[in-house]
This record gives sequence, structure tokens and C-alpha cells, in this order.
Amino acid sequence: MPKQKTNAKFIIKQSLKVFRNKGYHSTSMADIAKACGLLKGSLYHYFKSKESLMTAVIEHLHNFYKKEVFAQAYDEELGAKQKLQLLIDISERQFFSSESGCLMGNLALETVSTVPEFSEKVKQFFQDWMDAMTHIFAEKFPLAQAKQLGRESVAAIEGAIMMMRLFNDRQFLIQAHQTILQKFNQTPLSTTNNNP
Amino acid sequence: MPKQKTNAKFIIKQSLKVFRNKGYHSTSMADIAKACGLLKGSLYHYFKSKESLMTAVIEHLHNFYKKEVFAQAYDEELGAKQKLQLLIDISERQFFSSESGCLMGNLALETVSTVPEFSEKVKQFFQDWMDAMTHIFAEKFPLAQAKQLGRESVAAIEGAIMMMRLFNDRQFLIQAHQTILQKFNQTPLSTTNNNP
Amino acid sequence: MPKQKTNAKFIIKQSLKVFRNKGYHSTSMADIAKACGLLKGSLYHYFKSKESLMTAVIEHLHNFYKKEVFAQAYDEELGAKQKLQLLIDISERQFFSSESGCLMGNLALETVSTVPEFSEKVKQFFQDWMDAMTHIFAEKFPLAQAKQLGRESVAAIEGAIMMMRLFNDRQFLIQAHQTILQKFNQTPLSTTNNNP
Amino acid sequence: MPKQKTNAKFIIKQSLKVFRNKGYHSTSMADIAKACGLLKGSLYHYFKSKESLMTAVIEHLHNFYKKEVFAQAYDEELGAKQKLQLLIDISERQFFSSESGCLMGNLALETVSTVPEFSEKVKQFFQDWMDAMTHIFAEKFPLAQAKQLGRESVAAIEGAIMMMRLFNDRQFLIQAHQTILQKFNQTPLSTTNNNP
DNA sequence: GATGAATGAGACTTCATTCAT
DNA sequence: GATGAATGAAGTCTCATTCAT
Repeated sequence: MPKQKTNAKFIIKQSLKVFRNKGYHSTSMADIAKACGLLKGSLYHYFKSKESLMTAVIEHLHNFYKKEVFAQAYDEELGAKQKLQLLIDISERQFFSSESGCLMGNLALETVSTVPEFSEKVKQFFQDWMDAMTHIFAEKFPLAQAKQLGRESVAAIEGAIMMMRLFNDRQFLIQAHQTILQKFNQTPLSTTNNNP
Repeated sequence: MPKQKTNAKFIIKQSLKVFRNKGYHSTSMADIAKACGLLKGSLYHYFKSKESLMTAVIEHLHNFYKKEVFAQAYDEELGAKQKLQLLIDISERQFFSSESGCLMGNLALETVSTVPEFSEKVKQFFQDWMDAMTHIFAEKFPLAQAKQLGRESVAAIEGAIMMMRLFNDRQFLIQAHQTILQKFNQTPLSTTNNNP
Repeated sequence: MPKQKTNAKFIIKQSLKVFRNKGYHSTSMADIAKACGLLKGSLYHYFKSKESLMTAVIEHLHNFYKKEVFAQAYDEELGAKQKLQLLIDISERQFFSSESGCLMGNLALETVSTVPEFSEKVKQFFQDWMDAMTHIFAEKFPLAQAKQLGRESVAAIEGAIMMMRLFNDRQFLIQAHQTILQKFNQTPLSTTNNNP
Repeated sequence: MPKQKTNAKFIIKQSLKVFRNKGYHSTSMADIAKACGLLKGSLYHYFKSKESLMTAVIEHLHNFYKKEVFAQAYDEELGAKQKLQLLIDISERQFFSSESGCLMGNLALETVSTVPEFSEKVKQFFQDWMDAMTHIFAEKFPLAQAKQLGRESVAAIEGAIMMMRLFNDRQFLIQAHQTILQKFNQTPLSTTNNNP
């Protein structure tokens, strides 16, 4: 039975929820402290600033996705279609489990012009995600097309999450995922396609 | 002879730029004042609060899109495909002209959980946009499918704008628009099997 | 038919009402302008500052009381008791006609330590009032006692007006006035009172 | 070993002095902070707003009077006259010790039309005071008359404090108290004619 | 390690006052 | 004389951060 003692990991996990829900600027250190059952001052034993806490949260989340989600794309025991389905299932579960959308997407829009340090990390996250998708599509499609599909898929998912949250309607994300699967099932663009 | 003094419209236009770039919470009234060549206090001659200024900005932008963009979808002198192309061209020009993405999308994520008043207005904006897209698709596709396509198109565009801004790469939006056009050219799902 | 045109007198009269109701510090120039049907800036054609406007209001009210109220105390065609009754009747009517108590009393408490210029004028007002009461009592009582009664009467009336306003109960003032009349009807303190 | 740090009680006591002297609206949080040896922001650790601080001050003062002053009226080991004398002595000492009059009276006039929340509390204070006076008078006078005397006494004291402060002359309050004692020594109005 | 008092910069907002029109 | 835009100082309040206990 693990003791639920306060430590950096616990603070990160609680912060993640608060940041994802309220955004970076609207979240106060007091909000986070409350979510952790601490007082404001205590947070500074673990993180030297709000910004460094946010950075830790970003990295935690990025690592989580790398291990739990993107890694599936490189599990060569599975077929491409299986992998795609798996990625979609896992991330759908993630985004459904919180009502607050995607922290990385939220951050992308909120801090791109105010906290460039975050942008770099958020870009890396999305790059990894697009690479994973590209890798899957590349098993069936030419690389250039696979890249397009990877980029487009991630963008479509993020757009869908935005609309899902705004309208409180999960159908947006479900639909986006279905469309991605359909695209995978399309015939690749053949570069040479003039048969009788 | 044009009036010289600052007026509400000018403040709205300047605010739009600042809000779109920095977000709502990170933009101070001093930022806006500077962008308008005024001092903080002077803004309160025109808007009684930061929130009411933001509301005016939202409404201004919504009206602009209604008149200049969405209206094209209902111009029955044009064919559906022409209309779709027109919508895409106009909004692409809009989103390219600012480096800051889409204010409505930014707001959607930033304020959905902190300023519900804005969310309502942002929702109306996206609903109008989706309706316009749906109206175009409905000329070729069954209504249910047209609705899906309308929702998906708007979501995809917003996702693409997010990525475009983050990666500073217009290709995301261009690609999203191309995909929408391709979808329009697809064969509709036939709801009726064509047996004798 | 006198034209109700804006002039200093009109502004003074409107200001009096607003100041009496809201107090000096809580009344803004915009409040006064609205009560006069003007805009803020226009007030400065008539008074160079809020303080000078307040001063004019004090002087106006002081003059009004001198002429319409205190003067009765020196109308030697009337008997002392008649004069007292008259003073009471007139001032009761004044204080009943507004729901906002006594401007001078309000000012006395609100600005005594923040705007000494007002205090001096307010003191003169109350001094004139006490002198008038003293003058009446002096027709029946020895001067020292008359002075006491004059001071006490004015104080009691002001206290009653305070309570009247707070509790919205005119009985306080009515009762204070009755008590003053009773005091007048008492036998004077005889300085030599050792009769068998 | 007494705690060293500032605490809410200390802030309340310092605030009381400042509010009583300058009034509610003219007192800034910076004024209070200075009186407490703090900076503005620090006050908000103890009170969430200026209004809630003022409320705490009112309640503190009300409780003080209930325990230290009004309670004397209900100490049935004393005779009515003794009690009256005691009440007067204690409150006289209070009002002499500050040069700023009576906070409750000041507030009554300043905030009756601008901060209704305060008015309610101020009314309760004066009601308790009048009840205490009434209780004493009722030991000698019929209840209706005792009520009148109670109301009138409190009103007269407040009026006297106003004049005392304005003219910087303690004689006003001394005189008011003497008059109250004299009234107590009067013969009650007999409600029953004493015929056989 | 945890507290919570204290800080000080900066946010939104109000308002008396000025001045060009 | 009247306007209302503009000012700038000052007010209330928030918050990331520090630090003695």
C-alpha cells in the first residue's frame, strides 16, 4: 500500500489537472497548493517557480505519452492498422477521462507568445506525436504522404478536442478518429497510376 | 473629413490584435492602451471593463465573419463548390494576415473554464461557421453527412491553425483546406441501395 | 415663468441633494453632473473644483438657514415661546422634506478630520444655530443657562436626525423637539433659591 | 511568551482608530497598513476586503460595548441610578479617550446610503444601546416612557459627541450626560390618577 | 519539510480635472 | 457655454515569491 505522501510527482499530477482545467495564467500557486493539500509556500520546496513547475508538468506529460501512447507506434509486433487503432483508443481514453481537453493544446495557444520556453517543449511533444502517426502511415503510404497524414491527423485531433471541450460533445473526437482510420484505409496515392 | 479622435471601433480593432496575440488574461489594459496610443484610464470612456471590451471584440469579429465569410455560403448565385472555395480563400487570407491564429479558438481554450460569458459567444461563432459549412455540403450530401462534414471541417481548420501558429508553418492550414475540398469531391454515402 | 436654465444656483441646489444623500467623498462630479443634466466637464465652468462647489453649497445652505430659520429668533414682534415653536416647525419641515438628514451634520462627521476648510464653515453654521436658540432661551432663562440650553438643543436635534435617518423613524426628531419645548416651559434655575 | 506577529485583533484595533478618525471612504488600505506597520497587500492575509475589515471592526466594537458597557445595565446587583451612572462614566471615558468621536455614529451618517450592510450592523449597535438605557429607566418609569427616554438619551449623546468633536469641546458630552441623570431623577408621568 | 506572514509589483478601475473643439 | 476625450494619480485587490519559525 503506497503511502500517498507529498512529493514532486504528486504535485506534478495535481498541477496537471489544475493547469489543464484553468490554463496557465489563470491558475494561481494557491490553487495548486489547495489541490495538493498544501499551503502556497510549501510548493517552493519542490519547485523553484511556477514556471519550473509547469515545465515539470509538461515533461511529465510528454514522457507519459512517449511511453504509453507514442511507443505503440513503434511496437513492431503489431500491424499498422492495429497500431493506429491502439493509439486512437489510448488517447481517446485519456482525453475522455478529463473534461479539460489537452493540456499541450491549451498551452500551445495560451503561451505561444508569452512564454516561449513552453512553446519549445510543446512543439517537441507534438512533433513526437506527428512522428508516431507518420511512422504508422508510412507502413502503407509513401513517406511524403505519410508525413502529411501524420500532421493532418494530429491537427484534426487537436481541433476536435477544442470543439469537444467547448461544446461538451465527445462526438467531435470520435468523428475525428474515425476519419483518421478511414484515411488509413484509402488507397495510397500511386505515383504511377496509369494502368488500363 | 474623418474624425480625428479615437473611437470605439479603433480600440476594438487594436484590442483584437493584442488579445489574439497574448490571450485574454495575459493582456493588460495597459497593453491595450499602448496599442491605442492612450493611457489606461482613457479606455474606460469607451468600455466599462476589460470584460466588456473583450465582449465587444468578440462581437465585432463574429459580425465580420458573418458578413464577409459565412454569408458567402448562402449566396445562391454561386455553386456549392465555388462557395466552398470562396470561404476557404477568404478565411485563409484572414488567418495568414495575422501571425496570431484565431482569436475565437484561442479564447475557446483559454476562457472556457474561467469566463463562461465568453464561451457562449465563442460557441455561437463556431456554430455559425459550422452551419455555413454544413449548408454548402448539404447541396451535395445528405443532411446528416453534411453536418458531420461541417463540424469536422471547422474542427480541422482550428486544429490546423493551432499547429500553424505553434510551428510557424502555414502548410498546416493549406493542407487542411485541401482536404476539405477533397472531401467535397467525394461520392456521397448513398443512403438508398439502388436495386430495382 | 422662470426658465430652468443651468446656472450656479441650480447646480448648488442639485449638488446639495446629492451631497446630503451620499456624502462628500462618495459623491462624484459625474453624480452631480447627472443630477444637473450636464456632463462632468461643464461643472467646471461654474466651480473650479469639487471643494469649491461644496463650499458654495455650505454657504448657500447657511444663508438659507440664516434668513429663513435663525432670523425668526430675532423677530422681536414674537414672543419667545412663539419663536421657539416657529424655529422648530420650520426646521422640522426642512428635515422631513429630505430623507437624507442634515447636510451640515453629515459633513461635520465626514470631513472634520479630512477637509478642515469645511469644518470651519460647518462650525459657523452650528454656532449661528446655537446662538439663535440661546437668544430665545435668554428671554426666560439666565444667560448661562440659556447658553447651555441652546447648545444642548442643537446637539439633541442633530442626534435625533442621525437616529431618524438610520432607523427611518421620524419620531426621533419629533420627540427631540417636544423635549426642547418642555425645557423651555420649566422654571428657570433660580440663583437665589433659599425660601422657606 | 506572547506571539510576536501581527494578528487580526491588532489590525482591527488599529483600523478602528483610523476609520473613526478619517471615515470609511477616506481611509485607504494603505492608511490602515501604515497604522499597522504593514504593506497594503499584507492586510489581505487577514481580511479579504476593505468591507470585511470594516465589518470586523464594527463587530469588535459592538461586542466590546455589549460586554463592557451595556452589560452594566443588566447587572441586577446595582440600583438603577448606580447603573445609569456607571454606563455614563464608562462611555464618557471611552469617548474622551479618542479625539474622533463615535465610530458608529460616524458610520451611521457616512454609509447609510452607500453601504447598507454597515447600516444594519450600526442599527443593531444603537438598538442594543437604547435597550440598555430603556432597561434602566424602566426600573423607575413606565415602559413606554422608559423607551422614549432610552431613545432620546442615545440620540442626545450622539448629537453631543458630534458637537464635541466639531468644536473640540468636551462640555457638550458632559452636559448631555448630566441632563440624562436629571431626567432619571424626575417624577415619572403617572399613568393612573391616584383617586380613591 | 511545512508553515503562513510578509512583500512588492502589477492588475483593474475610479475620478477630479483639463482642454481642444 | 457645453462637450467629451484624455489624463494621471490613487484606490482596491491579487499573486508569485521569500523567509523566519
